[in-house]
Amino acid sequence: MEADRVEQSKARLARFMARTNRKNTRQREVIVDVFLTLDQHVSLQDLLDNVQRREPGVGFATVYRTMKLLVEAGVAYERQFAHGNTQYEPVGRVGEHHDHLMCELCGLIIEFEDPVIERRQTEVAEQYKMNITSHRHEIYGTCQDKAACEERQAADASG
Amino acid sequence: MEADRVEQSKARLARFMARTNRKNTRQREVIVDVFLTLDQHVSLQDLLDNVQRREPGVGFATVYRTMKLLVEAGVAYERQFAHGNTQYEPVGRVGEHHDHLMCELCGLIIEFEDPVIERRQTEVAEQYKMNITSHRHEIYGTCQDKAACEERQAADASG
DNA sequence: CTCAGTGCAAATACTTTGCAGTTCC
DNA sequence: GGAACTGCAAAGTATTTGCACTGAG
Repeated sequence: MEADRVEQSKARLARFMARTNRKNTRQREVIVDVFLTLDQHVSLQDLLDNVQRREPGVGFATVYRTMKLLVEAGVAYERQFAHGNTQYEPVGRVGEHHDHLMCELCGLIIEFEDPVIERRQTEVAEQYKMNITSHRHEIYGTCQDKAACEERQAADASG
Repeated sequence: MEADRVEQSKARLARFMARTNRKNTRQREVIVDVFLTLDQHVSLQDLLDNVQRREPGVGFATVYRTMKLLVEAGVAYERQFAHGNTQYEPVGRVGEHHDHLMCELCGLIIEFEDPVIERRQTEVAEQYKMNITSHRHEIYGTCQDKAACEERQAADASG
């Protein structure tokens, strides 16, 4: 459940902080709190705005450095979108270790995890002398069930 | 085959140029030529370097604007990698779906295509009743060859 | 001719870093 | 007290854009 995920990330982060000799500060606490309870990805600016609502005076650089920390600690993902639009999202948010299968028409997103692919990835990485830290795998296509697909498209358009 | 792909892209581009009232210039011709015959993705800077080898004096802005044109015309893909690393690659390049293996430290990008993963993807999609149109698969990690990796990081920092 | 294209250099838009003062342990 | 952290402002990067000049049609 949700709360677990947040707790788990906090625990993981705490271990990381201790291990790497970091200190706890009020600012970080707020940033981490705001960030982990997100159910959306955010840009640094978005995050800063949210944080300042709770703790005015926090600077951009602090949010920036804290997020680098979270990425390093493995509790945040950094994703690059077009035009210098970098966004962060909590690791472990629904669907974490899953790859995605997406319908380009109705927007349906199916999560999957395939052991054959997972294992093969490791082998490929090994072949190229790389150690894997994470991956992202998205398959785009269209639903075979036209009826259901169109129904979802209609629902989408109206909703 | 290769030549076909280049010809097809050129034809498509020509139609686009005519339709949108664009002119042909020596610079564009060189840029398009260099770009389309690539079998790798390139950054604007890489592309500029290659172009200048054949036509010195071409400016960055021209390459920039030409690439936007190619993307609009549908003959180039723009991909965002980490740290403001934008790369372009020809649409319809052999295989079309090349997956990527990336080093998070030095920025090395290796392309791979693995038949096992490719086949398995199709099976997974079938299992979920989807028809695949494309996919994106990126594996992030770090180089096992520390020396080479650090050298690239240094080159990156200085260059 | 005229309007799109070019090269340069300046302006953006983010990201990252240096520093002096502050806080945590 | 000392190392880590913070906020600010300056420095970097990568991308875009304004402009006067050039060249294609």
